[in-house]
Amino acid sequence: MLHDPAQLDLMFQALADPARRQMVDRLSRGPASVSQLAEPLAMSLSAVVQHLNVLEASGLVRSEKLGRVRTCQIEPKALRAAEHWINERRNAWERRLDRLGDFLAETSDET
Amino acid sequence: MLHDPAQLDLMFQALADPARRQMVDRLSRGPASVSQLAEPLAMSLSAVVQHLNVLEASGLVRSEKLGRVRTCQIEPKALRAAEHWINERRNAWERRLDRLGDFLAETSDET
DNA sequence: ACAATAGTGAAGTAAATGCTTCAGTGTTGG
DNA sequence: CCAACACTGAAGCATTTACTTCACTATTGT
Repeated sequence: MLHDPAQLDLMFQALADPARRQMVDRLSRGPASVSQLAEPLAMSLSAVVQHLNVLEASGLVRSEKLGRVRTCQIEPKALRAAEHWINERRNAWERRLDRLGDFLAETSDET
Repeated sequence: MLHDPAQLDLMFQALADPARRQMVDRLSRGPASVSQLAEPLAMSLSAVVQHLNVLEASGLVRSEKLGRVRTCQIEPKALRAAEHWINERRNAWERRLDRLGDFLAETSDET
């Protein structure tokens, strides 16, 4: 389910914006309210809420409202899915290069 | 240089599109020409070239033209940069949870 | 009770994205 | 030489994105 292409779209899309990455960065140091997330960002609170919606839709962030304050947290499982996709491709490529290296090393043993 | 926010924008943005991820996936199995990249995709060659430009601008893919065929390759360094960003945030979050777990375990030693 | 707080929702807008088609350019096999 | 091949580039177009402002709804501290 976490390898669903559409889910990966949403995730990478979510991480493509610097404001959203900053929000994730903030949340990686601990939970925060919407206003706390908004504080370092040079944009309206409305804009921040919209970014938050993107992050929640992507599964990267979860939030809960208690009274009038909504508290947000990272969902590390989602981050792991993105990491996993990248890791697989990078590994495939690097294994290929290794095999190629081995091949070249072998075939140059024409002494 | 690889931690430049603008560069990360381009990278995650590049990975946000399923067609582009498919291209990266193909390239992770070895170099390919533009037409080879285009072959499994249900879109015009022009569109594929545009996706390729996005991938090259992001640093994820490098290409070189010999005669009339352009050969594309993955740039694993770039993939590593994206992976690194994610990894740092996830680790920060998980360390936090661990510390919190320790704290809770300790303070419940009120026997 | 009431003002301040914390967030929500709906428009509206400018710019960016993901295509398309069509008209090229340089390369190469026969 | 010339037709097929492998792109390349520009223009156009529909949709999505990243905001804005403004009006509004709950909560809460005093």
